[in-house]
Amino acid sequence: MRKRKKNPMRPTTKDLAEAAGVSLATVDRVLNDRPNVSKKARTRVHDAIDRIGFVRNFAAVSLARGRQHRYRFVLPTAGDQYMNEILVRIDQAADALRGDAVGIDVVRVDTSDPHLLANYLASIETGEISGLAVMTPETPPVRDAILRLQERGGYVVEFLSGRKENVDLDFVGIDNFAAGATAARLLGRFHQESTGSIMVISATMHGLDSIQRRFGFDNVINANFPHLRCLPTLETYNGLERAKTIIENQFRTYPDITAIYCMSSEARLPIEIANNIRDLSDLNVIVHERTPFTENALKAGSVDAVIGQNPGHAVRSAIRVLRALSEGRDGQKEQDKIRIEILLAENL
Amino acid sequence: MRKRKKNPMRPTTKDLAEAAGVSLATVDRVLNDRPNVSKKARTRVHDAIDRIGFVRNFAAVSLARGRQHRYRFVLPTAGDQYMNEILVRIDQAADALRGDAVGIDVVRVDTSDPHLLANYLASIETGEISGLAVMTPETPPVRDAILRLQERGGYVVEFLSGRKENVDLDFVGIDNFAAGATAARLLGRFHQESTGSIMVISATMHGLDSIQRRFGFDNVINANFPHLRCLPTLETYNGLERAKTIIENQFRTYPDITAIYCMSSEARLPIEIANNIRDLSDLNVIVHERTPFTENALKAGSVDAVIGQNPGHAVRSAIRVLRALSEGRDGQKEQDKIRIEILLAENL
DNA sequence: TCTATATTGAGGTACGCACCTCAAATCAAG
DNA sequence: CTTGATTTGAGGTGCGTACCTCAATATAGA
Repeated sequence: MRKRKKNPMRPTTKDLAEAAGVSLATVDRVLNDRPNVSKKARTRVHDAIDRIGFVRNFAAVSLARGRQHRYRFVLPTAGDQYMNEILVRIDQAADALRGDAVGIDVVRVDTSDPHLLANYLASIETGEISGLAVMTPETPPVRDAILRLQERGGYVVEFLSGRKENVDLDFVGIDNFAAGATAARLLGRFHQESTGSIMVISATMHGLDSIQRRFGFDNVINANFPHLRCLPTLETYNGLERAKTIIENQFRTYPDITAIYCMSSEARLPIEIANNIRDLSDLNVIVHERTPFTENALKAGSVDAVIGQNPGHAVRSAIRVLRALSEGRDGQKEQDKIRIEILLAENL
Repeated sequence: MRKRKKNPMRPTTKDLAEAAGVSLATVDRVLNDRPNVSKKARTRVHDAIDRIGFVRNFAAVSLARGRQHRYRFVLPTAGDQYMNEILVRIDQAADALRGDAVGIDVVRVDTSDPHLLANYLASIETGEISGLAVMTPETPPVRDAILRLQERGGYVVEFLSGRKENVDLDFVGIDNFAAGATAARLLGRFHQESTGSIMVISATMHGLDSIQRRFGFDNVINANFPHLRCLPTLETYNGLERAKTIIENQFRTYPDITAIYCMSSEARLPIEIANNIRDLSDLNVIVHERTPFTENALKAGSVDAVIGQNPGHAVRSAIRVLRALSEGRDGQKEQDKIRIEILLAENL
């Protein structure tokens, strides 16, 4: 005699059909945008949806469709600790979604050769992969390959890589102008000396992200902290020897360096080098991305602040966007915006 | 001739039964922890699960169970803009989950009378509500009521309210010691004058959160910035006149005030008052929680930094925890930790 | 009016699992 | 070995939707 069903008994498609005065088949046609439905019928169904507050039961939809969704992250082969964080988060997300008929995998491509990546993208079967999250510098061949993939019906988001202006390509990541500006504001406010030069380091200035960060950084420093001077960007190209040389040189050339801004996502190489030359606790140092290295550096005092884009959020966000595109759920814009995090030793 | 089914065809309970060498009924008994299963059978099934990599299909489970879940947020009647943010986020989350057989509602209780809240908690039918997120100060009657609710089978999380040490009560919110420490570090680093006093304001020091923030704040200031002095906490009790009086008084009594730390989640009242007395752009001001007011104050320069706990994250996190408890999914600890955000004008 | 086409309805199967019943098999204790 | 209790199996139903087929009806054009 116990009630066997859930209390408020939500309306089903059957109720909808009844309320709209049409058959189940027509309701199905409307709900799934099938052809051969009169405008009148469509309207009646939509009205009924509003009237009785019909909401599709996702579980039933998912079960009936029975589709597997496979999303793929395309990441560079290069990378150090931050890349590792990302990989870990992808794994975690994959675990969590396994029960939801969602599969996630990772492919690593040498992005230093744009054609390699372009070829890879061209080779993708849109039937096999429901969506792609691509982390790559912005080169014309890659851009073209992505566009063609989209034309073939593939869903693509740019993942943590510099956002370009034009296209209708979804982007998951932070606003890099703002990130640079945030670093600058923090550095300016932290800076106690009356004057000084700022060493700016990047792996490369080829990526749009570095360019934008630098731009945002300079803007804020020049406008608000005119007693500070931004030095030309040092590009390490991820090479130990090269990094050593140029960093040493700049310290020698500019004895008034009081601060360092490291724009790359992998801060370990340059910061370790700089720390061997100068005691970084005496300098104002700001770097990007939380990694085991930057975390320890924060605690040790050699780094003063970390600007982060949470890799876990970014990964989940990319997946949500791709699901929204390929499964037709509606994306939650608000939730999917990646925040620019500021990390000090106290709020790790 | 097209393939009708998803490619890798994940194993179903039927496959599991076959692999384990038992019947579907036994598999069902094991999966759902039903009684009358021999240890041997249980083991065989679990082994088979690992062996063939069986993962329950959530959609099918949800459909077959057909349960509605109803979660309730219990919030104080008091509150200004931050409370409003929370309410908005709850609405959004409710919308997003409507298709997943999850209902969310809000009940507001006057938490100034602990017995009122305790009575309300006592009146809750654990059958009607699958889980409760409670935002309330920590008083013994409330604590007892929560414990008794748990004994009756109710699931409860503490929501943004001060964490206590002892209980096995899930908590969603930030570490308030760390939040205070973060504010202190930021204030100390921003502070350019060689000495000064810090005005510390709270709505009340009755909540554990304020106490912890104050503690974390003082610790860091005293240890790292001995040239700064933390003044006694001003408690406004959310009263306009009272706030005016005590803030004016303290400005008069301590002419060397160079900074303000506002610990309450609703910063508008005290900061507006202080801004009428002194030009806050000349002071170092740190407040809690992102609201329309604090956002504008950041942009205008009257506030230097905002320490935030993202209400959207908090709401979704609370819901995830409750779902994990009541539906038996496994919670994602990592994702559910609420970060202490630092907001400047640049990273809004 | 007749025809060709567009639209609708009726009814069925399948998705993977929960949950139920009843009978059969196994086990433990006397 | 008997008895009673415990454990197992077989089989069925239903969850809400997608997707399919075929026949029936409505509509438009000539």
